[in-house]
Amino acid sequence: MSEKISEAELVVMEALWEASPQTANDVADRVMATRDWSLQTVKTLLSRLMAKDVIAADQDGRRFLYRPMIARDDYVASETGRMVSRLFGGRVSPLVAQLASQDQLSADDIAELEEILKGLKS
Amino acid sequence: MSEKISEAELVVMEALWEASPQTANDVADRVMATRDWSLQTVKTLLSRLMAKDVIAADQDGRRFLYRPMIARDDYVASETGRMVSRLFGGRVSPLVAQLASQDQLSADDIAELEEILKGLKS
DNA sequence: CGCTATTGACTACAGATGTAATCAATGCGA
DNA sequence: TCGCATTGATTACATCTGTAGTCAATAGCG
Repeated sequence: MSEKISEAELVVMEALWEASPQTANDVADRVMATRDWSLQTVKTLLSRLMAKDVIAADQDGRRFLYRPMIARDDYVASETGRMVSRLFGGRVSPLVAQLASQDQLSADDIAELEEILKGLKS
Repeated sequence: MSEKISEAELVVMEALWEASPQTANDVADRVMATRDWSLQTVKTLLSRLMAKDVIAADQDGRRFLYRPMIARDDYVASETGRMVSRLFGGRVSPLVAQLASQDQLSADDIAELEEILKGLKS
């Protein structure tokens, strides 16, 4: 439903998911901790996110307080689904097999996965 | 290293990963089985993939035989890694937890995952 | 041997994206 | 009250992407 969020826009979304609502300046501060962008750039991205209806803003005096309209979990879920279907034919185990073969799984990961599976089988 | 592959370009890559080498026409036939694109569009995408050095072409008479320069597995691995780090802070178990919570895991998936984990613990 | 069909190369063009500069309104301090 | 600083809105512009059309070379057919 909601329109596509670009890479740069996602960085701004992350800042808003960390805390909200925030002013444009607050968001920019957070973003600029990792990206070397100007304040204007962040504001432009905020506008585009507004246009895409994935964030909203409430007026607070002369500025706006921005907040996400979609939950990070929902975004993550849909992106994950898209990736699994695009790259793994919709199957999850090949994904995990893939990660396993790349040694991407730590001992902790393995333990946690076992827990998850245990829970699912009940 | 290799440049970013766009959505449309990826469709062409998939056709080349299915079989290679192939002429532009062969690739287009495969692509057009799922996408309503023109032959020219597929050729343009082939050129862009050439420019990005992710495919190569060997002359065969008056046409070219195209072939991928990167393995699908490598592409999938790097895309998966990017996603895991972008969306899950580099941890895999939250990813699986995510999928589990969305009921994306079939009984077969669960069984396969157990097998995979068994193999990893040895 | 000239014409046509094939095939790659070049050009086109609108919309998305990354990255900002500039404009305009307005509220606050001097 | 007036100018400056703050903040959102508008405009800019190069590149990438999606989606082709057109041109040019050439090889095979008649």
